[in-house]
Amino acid sequence: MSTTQMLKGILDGCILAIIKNKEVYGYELADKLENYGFHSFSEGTIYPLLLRMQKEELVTSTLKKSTAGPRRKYYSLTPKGEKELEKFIDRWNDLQNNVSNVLQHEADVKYNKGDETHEK
Amino acid sequence: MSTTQMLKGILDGCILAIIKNKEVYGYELADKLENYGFHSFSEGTIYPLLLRMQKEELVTSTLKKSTAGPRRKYYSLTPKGEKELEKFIDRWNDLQNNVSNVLQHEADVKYNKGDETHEK
DNA sequence: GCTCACTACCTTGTAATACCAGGTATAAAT
DNA sequence: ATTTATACCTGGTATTACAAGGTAGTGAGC
Repeated sequence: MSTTQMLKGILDGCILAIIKNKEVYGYELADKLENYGFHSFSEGTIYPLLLRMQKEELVTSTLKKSTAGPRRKYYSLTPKGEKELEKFIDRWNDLQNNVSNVLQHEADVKYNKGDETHEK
Repeated sequence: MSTTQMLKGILDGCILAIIKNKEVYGYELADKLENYGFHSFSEGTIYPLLLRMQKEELVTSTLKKSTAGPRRKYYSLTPKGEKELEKFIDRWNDLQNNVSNVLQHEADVKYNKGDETHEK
């Protein structure tokens, strides 16, 4: 049981969300995710994932020159990708609610940031 | 990208939480999870998971007779399991915060149940 | 020129894990 | 005896995060 396992299927959605906002390239994406608290993403995670999403037609890519290295592959969302993002958000909210319920009702958990504690 | 992928590593924690509250047997667990909104858990998911957790010494089991079928294998948490549960809760809170931040800042998401909507 | 550091992308193989499909066995009711 | 509900287990498969390694472009310093 590790953090990496908990990311399965969640990383996809986060990346879709970031791409929706503004087209990004893979190397940049790693930075952004790190800033959001996902520590140390290897490129071995990100690039295959982007390629997969492109194969599934959730994103498209265009190459652009860079002054600081080789060409960057910028990704943008397709309409299909937007729908997928919405579906992800629904699933994520469901999951969040379910897990929250389990933790609150079963484990005696003072839940999440900043909430007032409530004992059983 | 599916719901089942999003469960990876999360199901463990939920089960630990349920077991902490009161010893349960596998068949019962499936019911409880279903009630929490995790729809249709196959036993092929639950039993191997319980065996794995026992091998990792997070839970112990005792067999008890039942009047309604074969013997039930009741699971309880070990001290190690309790620690693991706490670690899970920490990781889950982190993950939750990170994903929430991504969705709020990047996608234009009216976030979670009942919140007021806010357009861009 | 040559080398080094940084940027940027990709591929191959591995581990973890949810789930499907099937199997076994006990107990009570018909 | 057969059926029904309960209860558990065991392959095998698909998905996916990640490590390790490779390739290549750009600019700076020598």
